[in-house]
Amino acid sequence: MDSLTIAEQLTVHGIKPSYPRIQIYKYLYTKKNHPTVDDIYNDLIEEIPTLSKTTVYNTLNLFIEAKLVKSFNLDKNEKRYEIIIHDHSHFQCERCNKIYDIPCDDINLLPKEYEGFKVNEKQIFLKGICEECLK
Amino acid sequence: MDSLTIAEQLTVHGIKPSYPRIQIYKYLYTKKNHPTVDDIYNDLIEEIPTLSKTTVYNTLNLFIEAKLVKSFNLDKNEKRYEIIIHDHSHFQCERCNKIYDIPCDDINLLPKEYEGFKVNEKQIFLKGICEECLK
DNA sequence: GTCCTTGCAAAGCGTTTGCACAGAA
DNA sequence: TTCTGTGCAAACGCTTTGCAAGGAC
Repeated sequence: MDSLTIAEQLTVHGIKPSYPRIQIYKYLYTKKNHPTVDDIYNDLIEEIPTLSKTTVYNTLNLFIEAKLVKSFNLDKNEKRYEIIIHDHSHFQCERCNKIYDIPCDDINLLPKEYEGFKVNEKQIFLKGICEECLK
Repeated sequence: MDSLTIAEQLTVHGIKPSYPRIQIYKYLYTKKNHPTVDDIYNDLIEEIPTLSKTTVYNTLNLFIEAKLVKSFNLDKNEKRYEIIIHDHSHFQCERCNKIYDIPCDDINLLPKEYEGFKVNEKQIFLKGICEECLK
């Protein structure tokens, strides 16, 4: 967690570090899976018995506004969330459903004809079979 | 539309070419935008006054099963649909919201460490400002 | 006391399902 | 007649909103 505690990290971004917020951030930071709201809720409800999904939604949207977290959609109409780190693609295995983060740092995706376009954000989703499942 | 009519195209894929199905396919084929169900419904309701959204959903899911059409999610929880053609990325302008198709034929997105993975499908979403809006 | 976080309940919205009618073969 | 496409209405699932109670400062 760099040299800052999670609470400090949140404060720096103008977010008051309440207990649920810290736990949700820690969850995203340490698990590094790509959870849905349900995943987060179900995993944290043991530790925070009073937690509600509303709070999970509120908190995630707060994090998104602060650009700490981003959301994306796989094919289902259900958002997934992750801490914003370096650029990477997502590879979802069609067999085991695991989502892999694949580095994709300096790939230029714009052909010459589109040189005039300014890219602020890129998201790459791959589907197929992962190495494990191919064995 | 190649050498086949739309009706023939559907029949080849095992789909009985009813009037709504032909119109929906034609819509996707000729407009080449990336419509939501609402877009399709609102644009076709004039021509097919009895059309229902259920039929749009049914038809699109039928097309997807026949691998004629694919759906994808931008950030909103709302599916967009398009005819399956050659591989391409989507670039959405954050200013005018237009979605551009960007060719991305032979880009290899897997670094060496992931050589063992088999990619069946790739989806690339870019966001930024398009050339028009930058002027 | 004031401000803000939390969480229940309800609403909202995109999508799917149940089912009955109608039209095609 | 049998099969299948269509479309209304209801159900469903994820997300947001309204609002009131409780806590932090």
